[in-house]
Parts: sequence; structure tokens; C-alpha cells
Amino acid sequence: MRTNPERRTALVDAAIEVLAADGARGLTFRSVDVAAGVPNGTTSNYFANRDDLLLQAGLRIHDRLGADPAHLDQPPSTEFLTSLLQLLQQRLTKDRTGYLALLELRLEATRRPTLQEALTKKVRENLDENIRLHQEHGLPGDPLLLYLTVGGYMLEQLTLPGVLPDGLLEKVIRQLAGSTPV
Amino acid sequence: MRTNPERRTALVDAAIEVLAADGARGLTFRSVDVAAGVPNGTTSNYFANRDDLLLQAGLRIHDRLGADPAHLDQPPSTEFLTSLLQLLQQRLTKDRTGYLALLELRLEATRRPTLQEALTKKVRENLDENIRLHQEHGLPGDPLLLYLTVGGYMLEQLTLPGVLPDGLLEKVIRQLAGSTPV
DNA sequence: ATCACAGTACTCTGCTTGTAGTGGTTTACC
DNA sequence: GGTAAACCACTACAAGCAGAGTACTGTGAT
Repeated sequence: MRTNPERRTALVDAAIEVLAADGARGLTFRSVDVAAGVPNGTTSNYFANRDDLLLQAGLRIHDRLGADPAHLDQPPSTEFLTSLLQLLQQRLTKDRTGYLALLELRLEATRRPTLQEALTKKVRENLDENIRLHQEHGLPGDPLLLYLTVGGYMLEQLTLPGVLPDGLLEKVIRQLAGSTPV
Repeated sequence: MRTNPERRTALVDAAIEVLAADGARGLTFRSVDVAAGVPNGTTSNYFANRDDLLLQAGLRIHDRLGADPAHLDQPPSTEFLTSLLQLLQQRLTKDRTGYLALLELRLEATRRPTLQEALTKKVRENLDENIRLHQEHGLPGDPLLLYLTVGGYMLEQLTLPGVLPDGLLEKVIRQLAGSTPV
């Protein structure tokens, strides 16, 4: 088992690429080798088995998607809320790979208790953080309702982008900003 | 290419089971043979290739999930809306297999334009029907907003059931029933 | 008797895994 | 500053497995 940290994260990132591109079906040691541009057998040397690789990818994804707190130093208003969600929409196109990989992992977690446990923990932390920030900034609308709606929107746009009408997210957000918390 | 219709749909149903249980990764001709309890090679004889099989599964799923209009002859009220969504929650546990398979197919559609096209058509039809019924019955709330929220809820419950607090759907629905259409 | 299908069995192909082995580079220690 | 040890990149290979596809036989219905 090799330990070189740079190469390790490079491999995990490559695994995320593979997940998004070819799904869990395409994730093999060899395909990660290829995606990372390293010789055959390298991923074998760094991870005990496929489960291990999936788990690492699941943890890493949240680091990649979560890290971007720069935009939070803004006035707590409805304007802010919409701008924050436009930002989310930007991310959805920019970091499509990461979100798709996360979806694949969620599905895979259905069959892997260990992965499910780890993902549940991470996703819940993320949700709690969302709620905390929402309340801390005194933002309008119910954070849980927002979370669900945005989640549904992302699923739809990621997998079947032709279904929803254009500009829906903005309209929806405008509605939600007017509703009161549970 | 064999044509026996009963066996054909039995194979497609088996394919849906396999999708939910093992994901797209596990969907092979042989695994469908096993799930359907037929001899090896049978699925090969009935479908040209994997793409074909996936497409058939995608079309069939909507028949399985959609057919249940009995509950629609009820008074158009907020009460009705909540009861209808409780029914959805029941379905989520009863027909978990179908919904999971649909999720897998959505992900797979990312890589298969033909499948994506077919699914987009079906899902959009479903959405349009939802909207139509919603308006026809004069139900409260915005149907698109409902659609997104319920979609997000379903994704969460299907893949990481430990994340959301109990009874959330009801609370959320109550909120949404009070909001006005876009 | 013919046709369509169920079921069996077999081959071929490709992919994946895991590891052994070699050579190079860095680190530590004298 | 030179040597030894540890670590790692990379190559190459052996072995196994799974899946696809198909040819063949038997059977029941028309």
C-alpha cells in the first residue's frame, strides 16, 4: 500500500471523473489508472479494494463541492438568497462532474452500508450547515424546503435537462423566499 | 429475435428488479436471465443489445409507476392534496424498486442519448399530466414547485434515508399548499 | 409437417485483478 | 560526502472470470 499523498488525491479525483463519465459500472482500478494518466496497476497499489476507493471518493467530493465560503459575506436579504442560488446554478454547470459523481455514489450507497453511513454523515453535516447559515443570516424562507426543492431541481437538470422550463429555478426561489419557516 | 409478449415483459420486469438491486453495473443479459428465472441466453434472444433492454425498461417503468388513477375521484381541496402526497409516500415504500430503477436509468441516460430522449419524453408527459390534474382539480399550490420538492424528497429518502427528519414531507406540503402559483 | 419457441451447451473474447520484479530517487546515518 | 535503506514509479505478466452470442436439440401447436 503506497502512501504518496499527492498521487493519492489525484487518483481519488480521477475516480470522481470516472464516476461521472461512466458511472459506477465503469469504475475499475484500471479505468482510474487511465483517467489519472498513471501506469496500470497503480490504483491497485493505493487502495485495498473497490469499496475503499468508493468511500474515499465519497468523502473527497464533499470537500470539492463544499469549499467556497467566500460569497457568504453579503447582506442577508432576499436579493442575497436569489444571488446565492444563481451561484448554485453556475456551479451546477461548472462542477457538473462532481454533482453527477455524487449522484452515482448515492445510488451505489444503496448497496453498500459502509458507504451509505459515510455519505449520510457528510450530507447531514452539509444540510445542518446550510440551515445554520440560513438562520444566522436571517434569510427568508424555510431552509429545509429550499433544500428539497433545490435538490429536486438539480437532479432534474443533471439527468434530464430537457424536462423543466427555462428560468424555473428563479421563479421557484422567489416563491420560496416568501414562505414562512416550519 | 423471439416475440412471445408475456416472456418479453417478464424479462423487462426482471431487468427493472436487477436495476434496482444491482444498479446499471449489474444489468447484464445473464443477470436478467437469472432474475427472471429463465435459462441462460434467453435475454440475448429477446433483445438486440443492452441499449435496447435499457430503453424497454425505461418505457415500462412509467407504465408501472403511473397506473393508479383510482384515487383521483375526490374533492379538490388541501386535504386532498395532503392525502395524495401521503399516498405518494406509501408508494415510495411499496414501489421502491421501480423508483430506484428509474433513478438508475436517469443516470444511465447521461451516457445514452437515445435513452435520454425517450426518458425525457416520458417524464415530461408525466409532469404535464401532473400539472393538468392539479389545475383541473383546482388544487392549491404551484404544481411545478410541488414537483421539484417531492422529487428532492424522494431522492433523499431513496438513497440516504437517514438524512431528513421524520414527518418532513407533511410539513413541507402544508407550506406549499399555501403558496400561490407562479 | 412446419413453425416458433424453450432450453442446453459451448466457444470466444475481453477485461480485471493482483502481484512480482526492476530500476530510480530520496532520506538518513555514519 | 558516501553508503545503505526505504520508498515508489513503472512494466509485465498470470490467472481467472464474466459476458456475449450462437448453434443445436427437443417440444408443442397449427
